[in-house]
Amino acid sequence: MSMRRAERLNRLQSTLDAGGYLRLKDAAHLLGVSEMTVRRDIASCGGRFAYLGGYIAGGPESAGGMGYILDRERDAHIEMKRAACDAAATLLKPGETVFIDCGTTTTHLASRIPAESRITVVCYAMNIAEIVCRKPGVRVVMLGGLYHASSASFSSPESLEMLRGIGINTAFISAGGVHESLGISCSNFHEVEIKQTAIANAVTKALVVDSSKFGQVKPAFFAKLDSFDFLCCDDGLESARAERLAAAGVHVVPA
Amino acid sequence: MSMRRAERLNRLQSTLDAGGYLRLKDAAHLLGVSEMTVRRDIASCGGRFAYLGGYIAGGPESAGGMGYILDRERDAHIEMKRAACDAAATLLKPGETVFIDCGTTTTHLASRIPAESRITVVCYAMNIAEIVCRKPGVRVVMLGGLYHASSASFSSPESLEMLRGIGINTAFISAGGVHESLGISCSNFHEVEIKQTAIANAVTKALVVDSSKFGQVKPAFFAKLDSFDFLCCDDGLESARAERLAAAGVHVVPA
DNA sequence: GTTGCGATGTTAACATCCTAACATTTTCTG
DNA sequence: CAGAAAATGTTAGGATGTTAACATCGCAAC
Repeated sequence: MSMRRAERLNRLQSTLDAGGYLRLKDAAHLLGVSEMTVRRDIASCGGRFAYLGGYIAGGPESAGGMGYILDRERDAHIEMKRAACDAAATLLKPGETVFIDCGTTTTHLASRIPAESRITVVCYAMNIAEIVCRKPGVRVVMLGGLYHASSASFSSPESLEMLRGIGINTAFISAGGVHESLGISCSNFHEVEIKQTAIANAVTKALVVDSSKFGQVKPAFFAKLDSFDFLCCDDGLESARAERLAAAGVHVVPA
Repeated sequence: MSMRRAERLNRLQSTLDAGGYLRLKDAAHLLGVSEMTVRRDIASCGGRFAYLGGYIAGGPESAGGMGYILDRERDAHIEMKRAACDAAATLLKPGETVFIDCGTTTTHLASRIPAESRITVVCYAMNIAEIVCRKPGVRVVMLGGLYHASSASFSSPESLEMLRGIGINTAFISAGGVHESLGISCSNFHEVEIKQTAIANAVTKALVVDSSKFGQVKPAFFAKLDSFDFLCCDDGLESARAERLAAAGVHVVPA
C-alpha cells in the first residue's frame, strides 16, 4: 500500500473516530481525491471501516471492542434478553440510583432508561456507558480501572472503594450461569468483587438473565439465588423452577 | 404515534444500542413489518436514528453525548487538530505508558496509536476510551467517576488516587487556551486536578493544541507553559512565538 | 355492521450508489 | 529521459435505495 493511501486512511480514521459518519463525497472532498479512490482505499483495508450505502462509518467492532462476541450472541438470545430487560425496566423509578452490570444483556436495560428520568446510573462497562452517557437527563458514575476486553468492563481497587461509597436503590446484576444449588456465576473473575459490592450496597437486588442461563455454570461464582429480591427473565422459565424460586423468596418479575 | 410504532422503535433502539448497524431489510424482518413501515417509523422520530443508504445506525449523537459541540468544532479546526496530533504521535513509543487528556483534539492522537503497539493508555474521557478500547494490542486504564457531558469526561477523588499510582512515560495534555504570561487553561474546573496530577506523574510532558488556541484564555488555569517539554502544534505558529517558547525550554515538535 | 381514519403494504418512477472497464496521471527504476 | 507499473480519474451500465402515490387492512366509534 502506498504512503499516500496509508495517510488518507489515517485521516479518514481520525475523522471517523471522532464520531459520526461521512458521506462518500464529503470524504472524497476532504481527502482531495475522487470518490472512486476513496472506495478503493476502503476496499484495500477490508474491515477497518464499515461501508454502508454512500456513507462511511467507523469499524464494525464498535461497543468497546467486543464486537465479535456481541455479534455471535446477538443472533442467539437477543429476543430473550430484551424480554428480560423489559421486566427489569419496570423496576426503574425516576430520581433513583441504579447499578447496571456489564454484559450483553444489560445494554437493553440501559437503552430502556428514559432520557429525562433523572436517574443516576452506576456502571463499569464501556457498552453500558456508551448508551447512558448520551442521555442528557441521566447522571452517570463510571467505575474505572484496567480494561478487560472480554466483557468490555473495567476493574480496580479504587473503583471498588468508590462503589462502597455509593448508595444504590436497585442493583441490576447479570450472570453467565444460574444454578439453583451451586449459585450464580460469570465468566470473568474481576467482576466478582464488583458484583458482590454492588449487591451489598443495594436496597433492592435484581438478577437480570434470560432463561437460557438456567442450569449453566461459569468459572466465577459470585452469589446465591436467595441473595436477590427479583428475577427479571423472559417467559421461558419453567413453572416448576419459578415455584422453587418463589419459595426461596425471589420474586419473578413478569416480562 | 401508535403503541406498536413506539414499541418497534424501542426494539430498534435496543438492538442498535448494542452496537453496529442494521440492514433496512433485516430490521423489517426483525420487526415483522415491511421495509416501508420501518422507513416511516424512523422518519417519524427524526434524529433518533441515523439513516444511511439502506442501513440504520444509532443516533447521530455518538462520542459520549457531546455530539453537538463536536460537530461545531469539527468544521472549525479539524485539520489543525489533526496536524497537532501528527506531531504528538511522533512521541509515541511501543511499550510505553501514556496519558491522553480529554477534548476533541486528543481523539486524533488516540486513533493514531497503532493497534499492536503494546502501549498502555491512561484516559478519563469517553471519546478517548471508545477509540483505544477497540485496539486489541493497547492496554487501557480508565479513570472513572462522575460524568461531565461538556467534555465527555469523568472525575472523582478515587480516580485521582489511582492516577497517583500510575507511572507515565508521556502525558499528552490538551487545552482550551494558551497564554504566554497568564498560563494554560481549560473550560472545566474538574479537569484541573487530573491534568496537574498527570503532569506531575509524567517523565515527559507534551502540550497538544492547535495554533488557534494561542492568546486564548478559558476559566480554569492548570499550568504554565514552561511546565511542558514539548509543544505539539500545527504549523500555524508564529515564528516569534516559537522562539519565545524555545527560550522557555519548550521544544516545538514539527508537524 | 359500517363507516372513517390511521396504519401498513404495494407498486412504479426516480435518484443514487456500485462495479468494472478503460483512460490518464504519477511515480519509480534503469 | 524512457518505459513500466502503480495509482488515480472517468465513464457507463446494472444494481440498489428512495420517494410518492395509491391500495388494502385493522380497529374503533357510532
